[in-house]
Amino acid sequence: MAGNDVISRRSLHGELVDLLHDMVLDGELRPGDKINEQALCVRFGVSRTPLREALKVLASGGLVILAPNRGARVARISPQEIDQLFPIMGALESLAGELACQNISNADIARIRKLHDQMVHHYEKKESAPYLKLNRQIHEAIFDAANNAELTQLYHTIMVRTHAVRFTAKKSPARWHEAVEDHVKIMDALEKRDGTRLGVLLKDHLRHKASMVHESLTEMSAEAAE
Amino acid sequence: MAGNDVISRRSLHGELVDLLHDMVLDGELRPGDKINEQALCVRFGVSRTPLREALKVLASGGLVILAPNRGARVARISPQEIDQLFPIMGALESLAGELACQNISNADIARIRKLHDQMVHHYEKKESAPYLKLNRQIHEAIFDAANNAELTQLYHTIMVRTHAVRFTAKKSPARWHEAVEDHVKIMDALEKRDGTRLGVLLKDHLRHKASMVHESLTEMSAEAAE
DNA sequence: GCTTTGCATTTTGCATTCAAATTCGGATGT
DNA sequence: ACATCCGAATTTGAATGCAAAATGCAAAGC
Repeated sequence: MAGNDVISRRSLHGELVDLLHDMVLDGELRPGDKINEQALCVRFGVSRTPLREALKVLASGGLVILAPNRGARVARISPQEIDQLFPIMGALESLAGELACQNISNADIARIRKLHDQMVHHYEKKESAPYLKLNRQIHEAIFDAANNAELTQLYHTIMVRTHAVRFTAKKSPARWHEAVEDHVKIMDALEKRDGTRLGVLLKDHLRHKASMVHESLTEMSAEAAE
Repeated sequence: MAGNDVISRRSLHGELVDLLHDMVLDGELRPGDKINEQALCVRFGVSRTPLREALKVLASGGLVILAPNRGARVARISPQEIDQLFPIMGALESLAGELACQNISNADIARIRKLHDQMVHHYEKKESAPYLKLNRQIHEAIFDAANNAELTQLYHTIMVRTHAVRFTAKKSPARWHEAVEDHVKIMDALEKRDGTRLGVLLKDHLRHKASMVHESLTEMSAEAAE
């Protein structure tokens, strides 16, 4: 979707969608935060019209909540939403895995294997940040291999909605181990191009992730008062 | 103090999103049609601002295409998009089927059985319109039983994008027969609450549907010049 | 005859403006 | 002291205004 033609003639509201998007992802705007139109307008040097258009778009994607006459807030994510969204992400990743197995080249498998080995290496050294980065790259690579832009974009919009878990989710050692084990199996199925199995594994992997996040989220919400 | 929603205080742009949505679904706005802002403004008696907001939202959902400085058009659907979207719908319906089997009551199964039998009856009489209506109701009922609002909504937005096929798609007798056979199996799996099998069947069903639409779409685009 | 050029009209993108709703602070009454 | 009410200030929702871009069309050039 980064379709920049030679002459990048993007619209202002489009830029703003990305900008706000990034602000939410970077944690500059936290879930539940009020979004002050005027403040953002002066910050970005635009008028309210395009900003409001961007907010409507983000709201339709579920990233912000618009309360009539009360303005916009960054959406919070509830345990119920986690329960609903993760199975969806599971289904989509599962599909991505199946499709990837149909298309992927040996070179791309080798590339993912490399990412995988590096990731495991970081796991063994308990280096969380580079682990997470490689993890993301692996999943991205699978989606790339699936060669279905609509699928990739859809997955991305949903995943963004779960961004909030980053502020709470902390992998327990057991969960982390589980995740790595999942990935070993995933890598194996991918190398065998066993799409069906890869699909199941990815769905399971997401289910584990959901459990992890759900645990961590309920536990956190217990101690964090509003 | 949360229950003030008795008075539906919807925003204008929200109304317009639905309105335009319906216009596209009803075929009043056909794929490829230019959307004239001013004309719609006078028609709905609103100013351009909320209308434009609505267009941005619809564009983010893929139902309309915005070309910078060139306005909005109702999105066309290409065979490639069909190829990308139908597997996604398949994955989502498959998930819906699996979830439905976990939750569904006997009463709901009986209700769906009734719809199914009616639908088959209409198939035998080759009554296309009531067949399609019952078909839709069955799929809706499965999503309802899945009890995942996010999933239902997501499916709906994607399905809407494929609305265009209504103008071209014509079931061949063979394809129609295939679809009914799929449904017989689907009904069976549902009554046995065999989620895994139902999931596979629904995925297959969508794959068949995709083939059908794809055939019909390429064939039509061959004879229809721009 | 066909394409290209220049200009008027229309359409689009965004800023500004205005009215309605909400929020906040303090005064009032119990 | 506490809750309630009132009004100013802020904030939101939508209409209007205005400049830039695109479109349509007629005349000029090849």
